[in-house]
Amino acid sequence: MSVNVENIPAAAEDARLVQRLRAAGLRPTKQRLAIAGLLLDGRHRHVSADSLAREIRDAGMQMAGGTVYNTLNQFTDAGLLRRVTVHNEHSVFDTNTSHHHHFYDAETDRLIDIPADQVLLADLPNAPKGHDIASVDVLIHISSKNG
Amino acid sequence: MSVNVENIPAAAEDARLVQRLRAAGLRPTKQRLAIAGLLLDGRHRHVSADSLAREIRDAGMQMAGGTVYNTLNQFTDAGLLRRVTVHNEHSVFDTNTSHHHHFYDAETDRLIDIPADQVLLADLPNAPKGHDIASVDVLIHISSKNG
DNA sequence: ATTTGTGCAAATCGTTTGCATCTGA
DNA sequence: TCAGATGCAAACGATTTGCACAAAT
Repeated sequence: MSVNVENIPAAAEDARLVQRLRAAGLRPTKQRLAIAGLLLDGRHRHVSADSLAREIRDAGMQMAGGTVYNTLNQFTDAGLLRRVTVHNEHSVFDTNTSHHHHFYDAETDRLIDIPADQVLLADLPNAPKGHDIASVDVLIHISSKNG
Repeated sequence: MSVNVENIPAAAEDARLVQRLRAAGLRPTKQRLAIAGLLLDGRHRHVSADSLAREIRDAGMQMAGGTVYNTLNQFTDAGLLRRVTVHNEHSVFDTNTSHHHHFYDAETDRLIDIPADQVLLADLPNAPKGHDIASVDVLIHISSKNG
C-alpha cells in the first residue's frame, strides 16, 4: 500500500498554507511558508518582528532579519495579520484579524484580546466634518493589583 | 514712578511658569521655561519632539535636540504632559492631561481631542485576574469621506 | 560649592531599502 | 526564462545616553 501524501498531517497543512498564500496573492516561498506555519494555524497570538525571528531560530530555521520584517508587512497588507498599535517601542502583529480590542499590561508587554462584543460603545461622537469613522480601537491598560 | 515687574504680562507669565515647574519638582531652567511657555499656556495641543523643536527654532530660540526630548519626557513624568500612543512613527505629547480620547486622521497625522463624556463605554470586561484597569484609551481612526 | 541640567555627538533600537543572487512558476 | 523573493549590509529616523561644560540653588 502506497502512502498518500494527503494523509500526512504536515504535508496536508502545508498544502493548506500554500493555498492560503496563493489566495492572498503571495507566492508560497520557503520563508513565507515557514512564517505562515507558525502564525496562521488558527491560534490567536501577538508577535513582534523580534519575537518571531527568535521563534524561527528556535525552530532550527534561519531567516534574514529583513525578510521577517518584509514578510510580516506583506502578510499585514494581504490581510492575514493585523498591526496593533500599543506603544512606540516596536510593532505588534495580531493573528486575529477580526474586530476586537485589547488589554495591555505594560509590566510584561503583553496583549490580551477582548472580543468586540465585550466592549459596548454606547455613545460615539460624530466624526469631524467631511470625515467618516474608519475604525475604533479600544486599548485598556491594566496593572497588577498590588502594583 | 518705577516699573513693577509684576505688571509686565510676560514677566508675570514667567513667574507663573516658574512656580508651575517648581511645583512639579523641576528646576526652572531657561530651556524648560521656554518649552513651558510654548506648551503650558492652557491651550490644548498635540506636539511631537520634532514639531516642538521646529517651533522653538522658529521662535528664534535654539536648543539641542536631545534637550527637547529630555524635557518632554521630564514634563510627561511630572504629569504636565500626557504621552498619546497613536502609531509607531513618533511620540505625540498632549498638553491636555485630563481624561479624554482622540480622533486620529492618518492622512494628515492629526489628532483631535474628544471629551471623555462624549464616549460612553457602556460595558467593559473585567480585568484579568490579579489586575486592575489602569486606563482606557479610545482611538477613533477617521478618513476623509471621499477617501 | 554642590547639585542638577544642557549641549553635542555617538550610540542604540526598530525598521526599511538597495542590490546582487537565487528561486518558484 | 524571468518576474518576483531573499540575504545581507548599509541606510534611516526616532530616541537615548555619556561626558565635559554651564547654570541653578
